[in-house]
Amino acid sequence: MVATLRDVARAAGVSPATASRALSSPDLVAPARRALVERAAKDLGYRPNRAARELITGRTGNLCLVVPDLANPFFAGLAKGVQARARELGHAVFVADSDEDPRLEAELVTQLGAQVDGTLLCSPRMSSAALDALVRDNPLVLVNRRHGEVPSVVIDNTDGLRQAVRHLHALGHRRIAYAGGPSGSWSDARRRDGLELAAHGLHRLEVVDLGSFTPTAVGGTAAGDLVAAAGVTAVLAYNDMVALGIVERLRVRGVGVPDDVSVVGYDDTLATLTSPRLTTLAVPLARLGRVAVDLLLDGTADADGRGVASHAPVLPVELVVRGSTAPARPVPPAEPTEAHR
Amino acid sequence: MVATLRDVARAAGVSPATASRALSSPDLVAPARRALVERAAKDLGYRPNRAARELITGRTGNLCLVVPDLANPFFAGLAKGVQARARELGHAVFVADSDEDPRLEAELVTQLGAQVDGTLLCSPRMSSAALDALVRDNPLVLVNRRHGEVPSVVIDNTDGLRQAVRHLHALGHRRIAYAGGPSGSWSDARRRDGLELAAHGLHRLEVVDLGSFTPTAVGGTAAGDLVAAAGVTAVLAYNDMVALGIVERLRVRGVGVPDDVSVVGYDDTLATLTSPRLTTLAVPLARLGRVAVDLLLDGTADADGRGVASHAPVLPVELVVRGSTAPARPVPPAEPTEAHR
DNA sequence: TTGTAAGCGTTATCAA
DNA sequence: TTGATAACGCTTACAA
Repeated sequence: MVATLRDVARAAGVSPATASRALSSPDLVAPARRALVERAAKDLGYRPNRAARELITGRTGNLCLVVPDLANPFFAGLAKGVQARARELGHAVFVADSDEDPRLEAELVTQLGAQVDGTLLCSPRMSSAALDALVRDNPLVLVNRRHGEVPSVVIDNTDGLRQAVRHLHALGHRRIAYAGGPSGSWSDARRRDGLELAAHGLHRLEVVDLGSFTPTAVGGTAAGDLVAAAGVTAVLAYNDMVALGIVERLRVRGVGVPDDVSVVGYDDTLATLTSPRLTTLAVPLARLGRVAVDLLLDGTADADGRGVASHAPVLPVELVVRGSTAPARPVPPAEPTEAHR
Repeated sequence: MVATLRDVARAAGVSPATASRALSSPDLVAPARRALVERAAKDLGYRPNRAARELITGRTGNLCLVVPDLANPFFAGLAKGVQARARELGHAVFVADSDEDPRLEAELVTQLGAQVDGTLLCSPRMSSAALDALVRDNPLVLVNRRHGEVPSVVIDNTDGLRQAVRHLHALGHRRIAYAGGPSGSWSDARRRDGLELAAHGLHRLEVVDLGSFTPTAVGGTAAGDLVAAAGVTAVLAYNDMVALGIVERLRVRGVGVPDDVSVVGYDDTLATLTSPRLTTLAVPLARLGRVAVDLLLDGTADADGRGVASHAPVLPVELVVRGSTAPARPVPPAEPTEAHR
């Protein structure tokens, strides 16, 4: 049978209470006895029973992370960061995948919430009402979404789009398309805002809204045809997978990237995998996860050892210019203008 | 305060013992009382305290999955399957990522092992000795690796390589390269075996071993140069990321895929993302995860409702032919033979 | 600084 | 079929 605290206490010749203190709050016990207990614990291979501890303290030492789709490299990268930071802080992480179903996300938070100290929720499309309900009885941190006063970590979408637009503008592009993410997605809404701000405010750009697409290469394929028909010289995609879908589809259609159309992705999850390599907005994924954990555990220091400044940090995004963007052709490809029917 | 079993019992006018039975083993209690208890539980919003239950039953209702790298789409897909099946069976899943460090994998199994009913371990490079030690005191199922009598799920690497080799042979390729995975990787060893079997047994193929590479696009880039210098008309890569790295590098070098060299990947995790689309061996990732869970929980039925036949199922792999393979050129590209030295 | 003892919320054992 | 009652392993008042 496995060693219990009583066994340790007996072996060390002290009471269970002292043994408990020696291991959990070492400064409350005299050095001599503490050493005795530590030795006994080691000898017996003692490992505290988490259930018993949880039962009395109410804390589990565990977190949970709920995401829409683990197979999406964005969320996988996030999970990796979360997991790493949680481990540093002595916590384990339940990971749950909702298969892009916001209802299931709520259910998962509720179910898993019962056995964790807090939850990291990444739910771009859950309704505000559902979110409110969850917040009411679960300590949680929102990732990549802001909602009232709920603690959250987001990325600077506005600045990201500003960078992308400025880049394309500098390359001479004047008419660009946006291939959006799932309708209802919080990030997509912010990016649309940022795009409008950047395009109409700072630069004189015409923007064609191509609509909403599944955030996968399949969605990108659909978007690709619209790009070809939109008479644009550049396109911003909701994420890298959509961007690659577009590139692939354009190639099939005989439209060169970047020669005929420049393409900008988002996330930088697939950088090295393609040709031409994708110009994209790099998101500090691992950091996003780490900061979220710090926020949740109310740690006073983040991954870099600095204090978490705010209860709603905004992480920077950085444009990485690679081969998929190039100067606009002097004359954009003619629009397929076969008169209106 | 949250409702406890005592509260439910009181509200239903029965003893705590009866309330417990009514909810956990309904058939042990008279229908009338059972209904009473169920109603009270519902009214009070009763949710059992898992810690208390665990403390006495010794079961947690949780699993854990340990993988080398969540950012690798292979493991992300696996995690997704594991998570889905576990949820169906009422279990939650801790996910831990070792950053490709076998020592950390062992540590994670030990640490998390204390708070789960069992562990799914995906550790391609852990030493046999370390594995033995873990098996000794943790219920675990090995994924993608076989080790003695330990329950495990693997894929049919031998058949996979046979399919790939047969395909290339049929296309007229007679001299092909293999760009291997991390040295020490169990899967890589099996694939090398399979390759030898297929190449020397069934077909008359010459195989050039390019060595071991990091299982990422970066590793593939390095492999790409070796491919170009090897005087082969085709190459098999350890996985899709390596394959894409090779494709990309060859393109930079002016070697056409599939015109000059055919490329075959493994896993089918990146199929739609590239051009030419990758011919690859599709691995049933989600199923791998689901079967592993079934094996661990000793479920009598797997994801498809059939019984898990064996304690070491071998899942089939399927060659998916896409654009990255084509008939060999009549004359392979000349080897760079500038005399020796 | 240490020990005694009372729980935490549940299930399991035993009698009734 | 049901109800007392005793655990499960730990932490924490409270007393000494």
